[in-house]
Amino acid sequence: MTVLWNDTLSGMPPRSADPHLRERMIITAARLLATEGAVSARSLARELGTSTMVVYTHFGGMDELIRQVMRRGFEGFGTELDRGKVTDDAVADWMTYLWNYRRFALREPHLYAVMFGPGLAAFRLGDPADLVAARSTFVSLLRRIHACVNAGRWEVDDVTTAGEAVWSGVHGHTTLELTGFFDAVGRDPVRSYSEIHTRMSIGFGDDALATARSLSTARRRAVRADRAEAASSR
Amino acid sequence: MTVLWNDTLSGMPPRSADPHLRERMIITAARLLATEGAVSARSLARELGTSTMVVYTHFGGMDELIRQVMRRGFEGFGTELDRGKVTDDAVADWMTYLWNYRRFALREPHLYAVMFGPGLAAFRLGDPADLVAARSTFVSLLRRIHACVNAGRWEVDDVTTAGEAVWSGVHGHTTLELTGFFDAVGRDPVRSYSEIHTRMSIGFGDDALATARSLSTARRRAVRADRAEAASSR
DNA sequence: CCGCTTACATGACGGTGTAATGCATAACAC
DNA sequence: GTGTTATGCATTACACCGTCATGTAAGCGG
Repeated sequence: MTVLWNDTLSGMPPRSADPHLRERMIITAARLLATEGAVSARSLARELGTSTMVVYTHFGGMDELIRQVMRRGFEGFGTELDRGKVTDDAVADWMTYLWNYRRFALREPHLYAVMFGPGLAAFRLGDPADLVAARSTFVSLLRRIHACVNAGRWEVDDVTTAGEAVWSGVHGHTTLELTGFFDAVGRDPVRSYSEIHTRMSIGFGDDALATARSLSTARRRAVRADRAEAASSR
Repeated sequence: MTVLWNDTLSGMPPRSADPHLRERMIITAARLLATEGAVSARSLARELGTSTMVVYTHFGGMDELIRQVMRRGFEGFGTELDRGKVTDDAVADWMTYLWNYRRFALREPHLYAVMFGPGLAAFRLGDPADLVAARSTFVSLLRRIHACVNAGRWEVDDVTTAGEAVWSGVHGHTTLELTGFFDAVGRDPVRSYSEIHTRMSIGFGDDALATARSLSTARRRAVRADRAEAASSR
């Protein structure tokens, strides 16, 4: 039995006819996920001109393949989330992180679903590497929360607990928006997303006026980033 | 072509050999979902001793069947959420609603996934009846928010927006908990869930100490309800 | 050159939802 | 009561899915 897909044991690259097949599979799977909304062993094989069995020789099954796509997703997610610079307005920086979070999820809804959805979630499968990848984006959030505390804007007894509370809010809002709830009831998701930020920030001890100022700053940045993304994709 | 599954047009009950088949299908599907974690046309037919085609004569397809299960789910969800009485501590009542929300989701994880998950969500399919069912549990939340405002504890400019923000938090935390995140990282979900309530309440203008008192009141009620449920299922 | 390892293809198995067809029975017109 | 129609349900089959057993051809160490 081959253990090629266990890349932690076999340090050597596979001596394949196409040494880039493994890489191409992950990229193609990600593309199919983004364009078609789903990846199957057969659609992937059709796209690559191979048989479905390459999935098993290289990954041992579809689950592992999807997890590799998920890891790439977290990498892109991490760079997207860290795009925001550190300024003297820590709360605005924190909010910018959250707007970047939303932008990524709306741009890659299927990838986001694979990363955080049930069934194939990293946490469920329990691979430490996946857990680390997911946590790295989380500590990026904790860093921004810490900055708010250091700036004297917030008082937080446990930063991790605060981060989990914030993450719950943005993740929940994101999934609701992705399922089309706000469209269905004809309401503005930006308004409720801003409400989460505002109430959380005030709840952590910030002045209401200062939070409002930071929100408009972050919104201005987000709108500019949205426009930049729209221009680059055009 | 039969339109039996469109129960809004044909007011008469189906003149079937087993007039309760339709009802039994929904109940059995819900049971399979709760016990096995999944329902298929074949597993349902096996359980009922019928063919898979009864799904099509009665519902036109699996999607409609699952939606019927989802409607029943919202009914049970609504009664669970309205179990809390109205007391003179409006914030505690609001928190009790949120703890009831969590208890239902943890007791019926697969049903919760069907109700709010992607793919088969009510909002996506756009049936007004399903939307009404989902909204009814939402207005139950809005009523409790309104009570907090009336009691002078909160200042909220738009109750619906506030409700969406709160719902995002509890829904996000619930899905994270159901995917096993808190178990995987070894953290306490009750603590972060409480953090959401606390920061939101303070963010809406309540006094920090009053919020803390309401939280412990609501927690006491929740623990009692949890014990009652454990006793009844034993 | 031989033999072993290994990447890949072929075909099949059991699973899914669903469509076409057939049949027996219930409801209806007379 | 009887013939006709409608219909609830079963049977069979199709296309898709992930996965496994088997076969094959190519590369490498000796």
